[in-house]
Amino acid sequence: MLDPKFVRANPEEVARLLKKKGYVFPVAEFAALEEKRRSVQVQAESLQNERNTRSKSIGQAKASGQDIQPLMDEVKSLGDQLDQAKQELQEVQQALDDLLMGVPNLPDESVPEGKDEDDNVEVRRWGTPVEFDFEPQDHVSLGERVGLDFETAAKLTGSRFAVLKGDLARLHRALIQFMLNTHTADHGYTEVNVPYMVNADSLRGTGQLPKFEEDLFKIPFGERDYYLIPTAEVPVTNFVRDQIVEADQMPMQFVAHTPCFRSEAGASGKDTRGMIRQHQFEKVELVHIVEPEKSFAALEQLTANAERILQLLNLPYRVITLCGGDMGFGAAKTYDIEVWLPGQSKYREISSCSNMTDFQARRMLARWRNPESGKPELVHTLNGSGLAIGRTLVAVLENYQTADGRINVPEVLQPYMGGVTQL
RNA sequence: GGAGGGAUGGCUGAGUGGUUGAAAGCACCGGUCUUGAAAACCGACGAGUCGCGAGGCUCCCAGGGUUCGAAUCCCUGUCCCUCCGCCA
Repeated sequence: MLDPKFVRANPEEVARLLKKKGYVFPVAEFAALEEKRRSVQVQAESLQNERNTRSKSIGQAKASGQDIQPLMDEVKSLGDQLDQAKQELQEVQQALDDLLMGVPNLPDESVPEGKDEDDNVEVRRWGTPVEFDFEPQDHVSLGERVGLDFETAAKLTGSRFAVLKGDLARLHRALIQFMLNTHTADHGYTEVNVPYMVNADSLRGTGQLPKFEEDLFKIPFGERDYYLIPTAEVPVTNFVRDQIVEADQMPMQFVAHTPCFRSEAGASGKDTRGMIRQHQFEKVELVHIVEPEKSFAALEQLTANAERILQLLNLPYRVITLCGGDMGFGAAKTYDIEVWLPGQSKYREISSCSNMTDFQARRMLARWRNPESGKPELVHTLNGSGLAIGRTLVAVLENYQTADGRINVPEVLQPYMGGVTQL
């Protein structure tokens, strides 16, 4: 959520910045609601004040043994007026909240203008795509022989699921272990294991609700609903919801491995072949909770931590800055890391690293005690994939393939493969 | 699933329906003392919101209710703890 104070004071500026994201901020509607809120609030509060004052004097009169009946008669009629004013205030407030909860985060000034992915800006490249002296296969045909099975998954569940068998399943697991070990041992992250279902409050905190419910899998449970997590960002970032973190606990860096569940509503026809886009996939996620002035530096670090995985796996990639129009709802700035896929002759997204600034923190009421002011202030939150496991597996299959359709095991994964060096 | 007990400021923890936004302790902050620090002592010390300001309003798990007035009484829900049952 944006800072209501800031929006109130700079509605035109907000509209201008949001335009970069392709979002039209309803300046007039907001202004009208604000004005109404202000007048209703003043009225409600003055009635409240009057009732409080009179009730207090009844208490004093009673204590000194006076007759309180006349005083009570006087105050009685106040109640109805007060109830009405309160209700009106609640309605306006609700409308204002609903509006604000649906407004995306402001893009940072450094974010390039642009409408969609074609306007993203490449920042750097690492590695050189391998020149094969044969026609490289894509992961689907490569995977067939080594245990990548979509048919069985379709029988068990439906489309957009996969079954992995044998050494391929083990390679998948090796990637997870390798990434977790690297981030904890080399990059100083704290490993966490979290629930794969969350409540609506958590999803509101990170911004998936109320706007993007159709992207989620919902589980009815008793009187309410739980949701399968679309990313570990949700449970992990919500660690600090409704918390005031002491300064010596900052910054926080968490790494979590979880499955992720996405309905992929609106993606029908996109990436239907293979395991690029599934309803269920696994991911190692990085989350930072930091002091506000350090968040953009933290974004660089987090991105570098994710990149390091690809470097150690010797997979060529590039880093791009998302343009305003391609950015997510809560992000102020996003780097995507795209890995080279020989099967597609393309760079494809394998990680997305974002600085959410105080957008999620305000929704979550996640604060830290700033020693300079002694006051609780909103933290900044960041997250990024470090990396998406399924897509990394795809990248390994395609980049490490041999002329006879076998897969070499990357050196850094071999310790996890029990002596297997080729699939 | 059954039976009890809880939820109060950053933390621990008092609180009779009426000047209680809330005792006390700890932590944090400022000061005295000290070469410096510790200890001791003194002082300040919850959050949000509206207002230029004085000041107002809200918040004692959440949501309803009773009342002129609720942290305090009633109802519903959530979470935590203890015991029993069941269970990976």
